[in-house]
Amino acid sequence: MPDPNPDNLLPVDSPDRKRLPPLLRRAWYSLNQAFRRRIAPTGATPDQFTALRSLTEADPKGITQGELTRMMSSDPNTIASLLERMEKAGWVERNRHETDRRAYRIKITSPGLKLFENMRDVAVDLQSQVLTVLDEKDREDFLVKLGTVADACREAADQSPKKKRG
Amino acid sequence: MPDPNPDNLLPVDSPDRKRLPPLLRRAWYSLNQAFRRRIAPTGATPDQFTALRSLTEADPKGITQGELTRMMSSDPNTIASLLERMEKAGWVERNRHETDRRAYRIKITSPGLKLFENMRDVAVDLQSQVLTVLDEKDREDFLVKLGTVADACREAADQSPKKKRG
DNA sequence: ATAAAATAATACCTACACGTATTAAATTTA
DNA sequence: TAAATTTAATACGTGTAGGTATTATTTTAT
Repeated sequence: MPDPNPDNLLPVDSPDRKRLPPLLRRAWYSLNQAFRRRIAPTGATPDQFTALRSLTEADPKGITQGELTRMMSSDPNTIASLLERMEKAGWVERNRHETDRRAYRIKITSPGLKLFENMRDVAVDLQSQVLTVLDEKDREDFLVKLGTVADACREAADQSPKKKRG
Repeated sequence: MPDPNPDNLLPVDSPDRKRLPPLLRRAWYSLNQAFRRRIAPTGATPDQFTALRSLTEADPKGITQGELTRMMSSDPNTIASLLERMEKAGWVERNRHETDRRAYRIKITSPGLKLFENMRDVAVDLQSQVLTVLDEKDREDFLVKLGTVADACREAADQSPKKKRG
């Protein structure tokens, strides 16, 4: 029987080869690092790109920070400080929500859109380059399964509350 | 030759299509969050668990910070401060390397090993739970493909240097 | 209608990610 | 062998992840 594990970039004795967490870690950190380095000249970060992309794909009236938090699989604290920096840079604007005075409506600005379009080209190139390592017929299936796994991870996180009982 | 994949008539960054970066982001952040919450009572973090696991699987004589950095797909700065905290907590010890006086040999301590074994049970449970969303026959193949993608991401990062050259 | 509960955002905290610059020791090269 | 280069670790800076606690507002329950 042929070796069913033909992955040959890690040493054969590496226990990391079959484990989900190290593989996810390596994939995400490396992808993020590659992207960060490529967009460094723009002065923006990967998370700032993600925020801009979310804004361009959302209601043009603007979304709240909570909605952006969910779209980015992030945290309210993180998004608050992220948007503070991005507002200072002039890439987004924050206006009070017209019916909920606790919330903001976040909108991308015109300089923000210009910046986003630059970075998007880099992102598309990078994603295409990475996915070429899978046979074209396998890509869709892989992404669907990754989505299934991501949902299961989200589920597990929701079942693990911060405090007592949930 | 006809295109076997009608999906790529859509732009690779179309929201109607599964995209690698957001899926990886969601999977990794959620998995990490689930694990962090479950091990919170131990006082350790997911990265500290990863460090302890790497140490238990490495040369018992101890490895250098650089080796640990590579094993964890991390960064020398991050590892230095991580180990500083872990040494203070008594989970690892750092001794000067016997032939290279620039380097340390990092070893797990006996309390560190005890802590690790506790967390490992949680980690195994979590990984098993998450992977049940894939048919058993698909799991191996998915992990192999994820490894391939992770390698490609690493490759892309290495091709995107911090400064000049390429 | 009013008290209680839930929600949006923030303030403050520690831990990580990772960039540049620096120091000391090893290795390579002239 | 002296000088140049590389390497191991650290110091310091900015940005993100995410925990608890607080404030202001909205929603729900009585």
